[in-house]
Amino acid sequence: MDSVQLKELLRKRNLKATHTRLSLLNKMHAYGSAMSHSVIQKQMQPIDRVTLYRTIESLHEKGIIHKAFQENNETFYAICGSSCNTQAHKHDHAHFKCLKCNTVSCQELDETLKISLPNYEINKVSIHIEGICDLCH
Amino acid sequence: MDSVQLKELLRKRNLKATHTRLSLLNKMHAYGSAMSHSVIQKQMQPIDRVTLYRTIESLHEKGIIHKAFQENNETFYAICGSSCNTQAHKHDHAHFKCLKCNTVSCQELDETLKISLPNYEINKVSIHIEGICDLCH
DNA sequence: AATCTAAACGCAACAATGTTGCATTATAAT
DNA sequence: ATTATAATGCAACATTGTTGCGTTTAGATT
Ligand SMILES: [Mn+2]
Ligand SMILES: [Mn+2]
Ligand SMILES: [Zn+2]
Ligand SMILES: [Zn+2]
Repeated sequence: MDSVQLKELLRKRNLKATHTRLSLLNKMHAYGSAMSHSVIQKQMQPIDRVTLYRTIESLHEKGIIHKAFQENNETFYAICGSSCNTQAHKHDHAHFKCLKCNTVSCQELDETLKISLPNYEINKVSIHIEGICDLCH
Repeated sequence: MDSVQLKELLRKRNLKATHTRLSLLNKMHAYGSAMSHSVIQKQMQPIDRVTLYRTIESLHEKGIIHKAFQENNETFYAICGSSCNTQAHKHDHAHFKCLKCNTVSCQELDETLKISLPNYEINKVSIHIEGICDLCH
């Protein structure tokens, strides 16, 4: 996605196309897998920490990025697909963390998981998988 | 599980049966659902924060409790079943968070999820579900 | 192109969470 | 009872996340 398209996307979601947002989205696209907050911060420096938190929050809120993984106070973020928008995040994919290279990636699953909990209302299901990725195997 | 059994369990896992550990395990048993760190801390006071972190860590390490849920820097812990031990945590159940009462609970699923990622090695799968529980529905 | 306004930014200050080192105390074996 | 080791409490520190506020920027309007 080039700079023009990104600007369009941001404005469509009622966000100003600021340097910070464009820079972050470009880096996330280039990265290939989900980025941890600390990696984002390194790549974005010298940015103010607070501004970064607020930038991430705004993109998250508008369905442009999503939290892919969280462990040991490290949150990983990934770009959302076309199914997400300002109204809601709709992810039916899983998130995989490789224990060797520590990469976190989004994984489309062949079979969609059907969960039945009688008398429960299910709004969201997240699947976290840990193991060894194809490249490290 | 009474105090004598708990002491046995702790010693079987090479942990000393200290007041802190017994107290925490009793509270977790009594609580009925997964406890958040902050709730644990309130119920355990006046305990030193560091001691609490180390107590939780030791019980987690030995397969006596497990992390059931994590979000917004709030970790929820639950007692492990008989399938966990010093060697490994083996959970095939899911974790449910009710968005009304904020309760986190362990849920056995009828169908076991079959995940196939070619050329990946899968060590652990966690399923997080959010919605409204039976009591709040 | 200049003007204007709400959104975004940078900074300071704070709060919460988690970690490390070390002296003291408790557990449980001898 | 004695003793070795594990656990505890405290201080100090590091990391992570939040709030308020004055300044700057995006982008709409004139
Ligand atoms: Mn994803
Ligand atoms: Mn559980
Ligand atoms: Zn890998
Ligand atoms: Zn509920």
